[in-house]
Amino acid sequence: MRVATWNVNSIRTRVGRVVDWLVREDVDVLAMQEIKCKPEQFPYGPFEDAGYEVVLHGLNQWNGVAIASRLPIEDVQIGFPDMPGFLKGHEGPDLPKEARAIGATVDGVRLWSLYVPNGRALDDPHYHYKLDWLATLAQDTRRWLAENPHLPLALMGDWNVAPLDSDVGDPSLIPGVSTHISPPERTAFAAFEAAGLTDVVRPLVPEGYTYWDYKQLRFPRNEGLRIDFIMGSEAFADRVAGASIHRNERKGDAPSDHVPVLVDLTDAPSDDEDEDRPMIFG
DNA sequence: ATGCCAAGTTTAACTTGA
Repeated sequence: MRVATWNVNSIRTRVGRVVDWLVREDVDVLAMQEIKCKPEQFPYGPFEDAGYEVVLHGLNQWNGVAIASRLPIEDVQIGFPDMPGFLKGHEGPDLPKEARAIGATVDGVRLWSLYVPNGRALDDPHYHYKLDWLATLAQDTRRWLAENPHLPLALMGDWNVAPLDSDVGDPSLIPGVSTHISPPERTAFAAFEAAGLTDVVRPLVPEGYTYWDYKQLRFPRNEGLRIDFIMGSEAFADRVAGASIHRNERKGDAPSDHVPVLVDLTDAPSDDEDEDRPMIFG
């Protein structure tokens, strides 16, 4: 099963490119972020014509996440438990929730499409929202894996964090000033590794960015960021047979500022092939 | 300090974005 994530930056603008890529790359499941539309505005037609079912969560012109799949989609979940909300100029525990997370199960694999809040600035309330949002998701991840240690789980999306200095090629990001590279954000990201997830792409694709700003010739100069990740549980990571970052999708007419990230999964192991558990004969 | 680009809506000037 081929599974990918892509911040499409408006699906209505990008639907042709996205579906062409899905078909060309033989992708089974795509997690999308920043679809920037409500359900009634989503361009289902081209996806259905290509054989994809789509589930989505979109509230307005901002954010919005979706999962498209050629295989049956089960157990769709909008948001994760206790996900924080945000409303500019307001504080408190009961702010409206944004369209930043959708989960679904495909062929026994639990998948999430995630659009982590940007943070905006280190002294902005949005930054604290970002850290709270990540901490809550990490807590839920710990619980999901505690309840089911063998669950093939992947959190896929635009994390808006560059975990390593080598993930930062954009010179406008300044240590101590900019979001995406601050120690608290990197600590919040590392909590997912402590929860039992690993970046399943980096071992296979150690180099490369996934985002380049539209401004300042960032792509021609290759001044990008690596901020789109597929974080898999042990049972997921054990099935990853290949990975790729599709840099060419930043080229040509009307690209998104992000490119797709893809992994190839082997089939689920049958019980008698599972070496982690004792085999019982007779 | 500002615009650099691109998306949305409020279609003209605003917000958002990383």
